[in-house]
Amino acid sequence: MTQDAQDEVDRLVTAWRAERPDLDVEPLQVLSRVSRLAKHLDRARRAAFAEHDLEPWEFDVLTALRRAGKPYELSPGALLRATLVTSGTMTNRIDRLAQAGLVVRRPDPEDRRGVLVSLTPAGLDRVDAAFAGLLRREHELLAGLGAEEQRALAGLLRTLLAPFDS
Amino acid sequence: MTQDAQDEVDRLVTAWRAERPDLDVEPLQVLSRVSRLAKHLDRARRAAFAEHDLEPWEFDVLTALRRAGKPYELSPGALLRATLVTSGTMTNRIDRLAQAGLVVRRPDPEDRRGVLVSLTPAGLDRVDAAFAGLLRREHELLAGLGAEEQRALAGLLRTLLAPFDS
DNA sequence: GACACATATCTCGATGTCAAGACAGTACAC
DNA sequence: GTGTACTGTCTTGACATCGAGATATGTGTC
Repeated sequence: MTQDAQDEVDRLVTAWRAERPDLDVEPLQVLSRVSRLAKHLDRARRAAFAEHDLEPWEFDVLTALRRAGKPYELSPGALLRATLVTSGTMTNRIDRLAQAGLVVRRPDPEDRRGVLVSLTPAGLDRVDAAFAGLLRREHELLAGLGAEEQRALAGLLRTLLAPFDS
Repeated sequence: MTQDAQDEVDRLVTAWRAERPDLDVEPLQVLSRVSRLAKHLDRARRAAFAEHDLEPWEFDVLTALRRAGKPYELSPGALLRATLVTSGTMTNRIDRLAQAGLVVRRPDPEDRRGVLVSLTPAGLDRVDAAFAGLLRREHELLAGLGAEEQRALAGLLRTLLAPFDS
């Protein structure tokens, strides 16, 4: 039980307990680890994408289009819901992706307020290559856990996420 | 087994399987959830801190000082290691916290290159209040899991973090 | 059919971050 | 002690993001 496998969060919790013994800091054991792991993940992603000359934000947008299936086309509104950024940010991202030749914009024929954004063949190639590379890295990151543990972990996280995905 | 408790990530994985049946996308079950949960957590934190007129970045710095114990004093270098930001960012943060009267800067008497940053009484009050509020919210976020599940989750996450905390 | 309200996208200004490098001070070898 | 490498902090410029608001179009009600 007294494993000496201490990580940063264990040290952080210990420090808090010394300073504020009146508070129950148990939640940090889970949630601080989630935050920290996400931060490390961001870095790993950045490195994986760099091999394909993509920024994380570029990947986010291209992936949403890729996942939509043929003809790899979505509205800016759908894209910002998929990526959880604001509309101003999405406009900017689409501008730069279009300039890089990875997506094209065209007016929505069914709604004259609207626009449709679709992957170019170059965009499709890039996102497929980058995604394969990402999965390879993520697989390595999870190497410390067995298949059963991974399933358990995914299940616990799903429970925590449920209230947000409404 | 076929629980209908689907979340965003389940939908995302389903979409990928349809588009790229050749790839093993299992890692997303864990890692995409970590990222998404971290994003939601950031929002919850922001809301908790706003009640005490603090930005998340302010809290990060103040907390590191608070956790250090009396006299609540650290060098900028120690602070940037604790918060994982760059030195330029930390300079900027300390500037603004000092302007807000939450910390003070003084020359390090033992190293003339150095500076020491410490909490003011006002800073101490603010960070203690905000931390209590944060723990209350985090406790609610974890309400969906029993104590045993929380421990299991923390343990699995610790395993994933181990390679990073070296 | 005209009005108010909702929706889709874009524009603009402010802000926080990073990366690279400047600068002052320290440590250690010789 | 002098030279060289290292450390700690700050400065600067570029950049992606957000939030608020502008514009244009669509929808529903009377």
